[in-house]
Amino acid sequence: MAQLHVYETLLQKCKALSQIKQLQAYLTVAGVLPAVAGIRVKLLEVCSLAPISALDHSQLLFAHTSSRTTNDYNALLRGFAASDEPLQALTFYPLLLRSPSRPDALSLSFALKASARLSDLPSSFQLHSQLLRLGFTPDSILLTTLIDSYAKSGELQDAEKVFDEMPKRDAATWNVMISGLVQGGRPNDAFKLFEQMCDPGSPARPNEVTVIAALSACAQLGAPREGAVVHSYARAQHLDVDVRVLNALIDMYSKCGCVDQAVEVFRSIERPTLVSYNAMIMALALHGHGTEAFYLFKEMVKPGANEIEPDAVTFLAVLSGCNHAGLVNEGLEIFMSMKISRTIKHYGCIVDLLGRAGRLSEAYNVITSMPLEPDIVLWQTLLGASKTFGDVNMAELVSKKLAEMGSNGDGDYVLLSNVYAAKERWAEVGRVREEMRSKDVRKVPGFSFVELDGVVHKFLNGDKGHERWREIYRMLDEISVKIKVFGYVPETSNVLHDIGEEDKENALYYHSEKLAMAFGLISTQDCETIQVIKNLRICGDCHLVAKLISKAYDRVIIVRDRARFHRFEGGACSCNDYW
DNA sequence: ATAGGGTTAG
Repeated sequence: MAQLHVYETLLQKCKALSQIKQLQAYLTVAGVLPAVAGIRVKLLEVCSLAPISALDHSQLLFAHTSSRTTNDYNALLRGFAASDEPLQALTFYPLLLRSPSRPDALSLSFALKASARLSDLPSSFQLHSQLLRLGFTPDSILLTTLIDSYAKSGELQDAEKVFDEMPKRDAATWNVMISGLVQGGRPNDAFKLFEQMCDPGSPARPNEVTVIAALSACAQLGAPREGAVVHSYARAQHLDVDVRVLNALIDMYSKCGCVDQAVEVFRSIERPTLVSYNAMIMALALHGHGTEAFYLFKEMVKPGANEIEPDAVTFLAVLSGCNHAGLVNEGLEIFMSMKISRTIKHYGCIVDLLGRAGRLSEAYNVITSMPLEPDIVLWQTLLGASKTFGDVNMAELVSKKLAEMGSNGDGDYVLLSNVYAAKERWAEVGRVREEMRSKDVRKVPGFSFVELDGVVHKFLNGDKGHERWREIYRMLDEISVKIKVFGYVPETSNVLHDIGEEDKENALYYHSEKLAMAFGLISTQDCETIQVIKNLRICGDCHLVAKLISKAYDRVIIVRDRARFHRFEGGACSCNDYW
């Protein structure tokens, strides 16, 4: 009889279920299966994991095994946890608890993986208590998995508690904690942890994964200075030879408003991967360089040695680039050329593309004839376009659809009301506002922030909470005098309420981004770029004011809004007023 | 009967 490890090697080499079955038949006839536990478990593992992933077959095998070991269970658990239905791992796990076998560290590890992928907090709690009862607390790999599971379930406090109480933490432990904080919306704390890890006294040294997570924190913060710190650290430690680190750098620079640096990093990559292209196309799209995004896409898919197959993310990136640059035909061409299946987001891009171009009925037809169920966001996109083009009929039609779908987003009401307001149909404006009041829908407050020497200065509309608010308002007055010379006329059509023109001007006057820009002007040097981050989309009036400030004060202003960047210089914006 | 299991950019 052949050595057992030969069978293992053969099993390992199987690329299809048919090959597995042949081998299985042979092993059964030879009397190896199901008797030899090692081979049986190996067979289960190979069946359960990629590239075979035949979990049905694994379950059959498992059902025909009479004396099961923990490892038999683990092989299946592992497969379930990695499958696209991780819930199966959590329903299977109790069978192990009720069997004569005991769960070991691996069983817990796979179950925790499943609860992480499902963001299922209750099972993370349960598995944590079992981990304690079974005495696995000295197992730092298992605790790392537990931290990850807590973090991915949104329970950062417990993740931190486990992290803090661990006697020994290696780089991976720090990494799960840092990326957990990033994904949980606490990029500041993530960055602090990265700094701690960089300290010469720290027992764990940051690696590629750490740097990627730290860069993602900086991207989320829109903090180019911190990003540059991470970049120099990566360079010093020679971690920037890893293409994933370079890709994270592209993303960080682009989200921090520095497209040029993002381009520089992209150009330095010898063999850009799919993700490199995606990050770069996305960066160009974000900054309104739609034509460049389009050509980079063309370059990427050009037949030849470096040809790369675009995926769903690529199409989203290039389509949004076309959107923000008004490249309607290019966008449609790309959409038509898609060979992979389209998601609702791709349709969203096309609706946006047509809508922005004023082709509202075509956009409507796309929504009603597409093979997917339209979602709220899709209709909201069309509602936004109806508002832009003042199409009352379309706005009413779409609002009705939205109401039917049970949407009660504040934006829907505000947009519809704005359509009416622009036509001075105040009765309807009042009706919409009354509906908002009765359903207790409130407008999400707009805010902007400016980061200065590591301190974040936040402004709400009409905010007087800042310690220098008097100076800020004085600066606003100065700005309004100065920009009138350049022909400023307030764009009051975006103001929701039926109030007098003068009050409307005042409502616009104190928009958070204006306060932020005024603060930027009084607190930075004459040549410095002012960076503002805003939670909503920038309004037309603020956009106009930003352009005029950039001219009147000879300043570069970069505004990152919800969807993209605007770079104002010399009286013009990088978006060419199309956004 | 051993080992196996953790982090990662668009």
